Amino acid sequence: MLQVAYLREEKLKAIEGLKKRHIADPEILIDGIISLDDKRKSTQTELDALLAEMNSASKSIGALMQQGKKEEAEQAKSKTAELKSNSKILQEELQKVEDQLQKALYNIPNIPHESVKAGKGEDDNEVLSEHGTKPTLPDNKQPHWDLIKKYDIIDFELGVKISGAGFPVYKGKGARLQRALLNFFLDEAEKEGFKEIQPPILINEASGIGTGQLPDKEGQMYHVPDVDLYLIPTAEVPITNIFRDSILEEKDLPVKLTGYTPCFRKEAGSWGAHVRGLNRLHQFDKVEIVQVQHPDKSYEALEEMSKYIQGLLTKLELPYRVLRLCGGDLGFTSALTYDMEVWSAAQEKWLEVSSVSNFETYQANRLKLRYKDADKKKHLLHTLNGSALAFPRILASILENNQTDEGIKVPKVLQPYTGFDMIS
RNA sequence: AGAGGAGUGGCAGAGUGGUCGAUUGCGUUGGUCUUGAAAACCAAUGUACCGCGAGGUACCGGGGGUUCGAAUCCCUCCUCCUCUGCCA
Repeated sequence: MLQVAYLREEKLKAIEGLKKRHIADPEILIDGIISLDDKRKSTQTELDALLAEMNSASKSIGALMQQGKKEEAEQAKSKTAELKSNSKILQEELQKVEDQLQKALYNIPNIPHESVKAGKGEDDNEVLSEHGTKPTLPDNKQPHWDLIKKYDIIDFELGVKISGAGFPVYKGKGARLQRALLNFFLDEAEKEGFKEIQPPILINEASGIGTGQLPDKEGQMYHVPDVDLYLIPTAEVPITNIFRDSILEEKDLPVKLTGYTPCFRKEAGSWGAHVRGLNRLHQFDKVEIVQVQHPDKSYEALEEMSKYIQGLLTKLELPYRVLRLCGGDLGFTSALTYDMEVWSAAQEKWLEVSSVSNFETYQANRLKLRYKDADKKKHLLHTLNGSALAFPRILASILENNQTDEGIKVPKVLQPYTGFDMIS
């Protein structure tokens, strides 16, 4: 969430930023927050004075009791009754204002970075660059959902039987290819200086709030009511929450972590042709990279992460392009996001396989994630993360782009991991 | 899952109704001493909020309650330890 101080000091900037997201009346939102904060301050000042009075009254009662002046003490007691009821009222009022303020802050998305263009939705995203060459496929080319049947490597029907739609079963070389991706991505991330983490994949409410999935966006996460935990939609949630309520030393920055996890998404939204096959699933695998950085260096870090992810795609020999998301498509908590999309040659579609974002202090403020500077002053840190990478669409692209009459060629970098160079 | 015990400042650990935001030790930081270091000694050392400031308020696992007053009493939840049970 944003800081009230920021909204006060940089109000115009904040309004401009929120306009890029096509938010109706940002000024009204911000003014509402500022007046709630004013109310909070005045209520607290009033309450504090009252409590101070009560504290001193209690002290003198204590003193009288010790001196054995019982009657005077009783008299003093009766005087505190009114103070007490007033303080209760104020306390409730303060609580109410604080709740309202927090709710209002939760409802404001992050302010987009200055490079982000206004825009309504994905059609307005900027294509920054395109890399690699799209393969020319034979006329009998097949989309990946046909290829997986042909080679019997992924079984959706079996997944339906066991769980439901969107829970594929990977078999034989399909499973082996998944495992190859897993090891390849983690090995590469470690070479890049990311420390490997295996986090829990069920998270509590506080973690969901910390990274911005909760409140209000319960729709995309599976909830296990029995234990009141959520299945993670991405490893970002447990890994970033490692840092909840922590104060880091400046010298320990940046912190770079990576982790593989399955990811679960309810995706209540659209169904149809564009979600066929591996394009959109309820359960999928992903390696995530997370970085906690000094505010002055976070954009540098974002570029590095973006470059790193592009390097993976190059190594996998997949044609890809890089997008900068427009205000309307930008995630709620992000200030700047690059999407990497790979070309899926039979579907003839770009598929998003990575999203790398700088959240600036938005998550850190919720997480209470700070660092101490040389003067021992505390400041919020910046958090970043990116997919490196999401498996299913990479798989779809590999299958489609590399299909030949003899079978599907496995990218060279994966061959040491798969132990085979062809799926046939 | 059942029975018992426990959760206090960076760590260890005292405190069972009144000047306790909390004794003390360790650690950390600064200083004295020293050629330098160690030791010794002196001093400082939690967080958040309100206030221009003086200062005030809140916080002893979380939440609620009793009381003029709660780290201390009561209720509830969470976590950890021990024993018993179950289990990959």
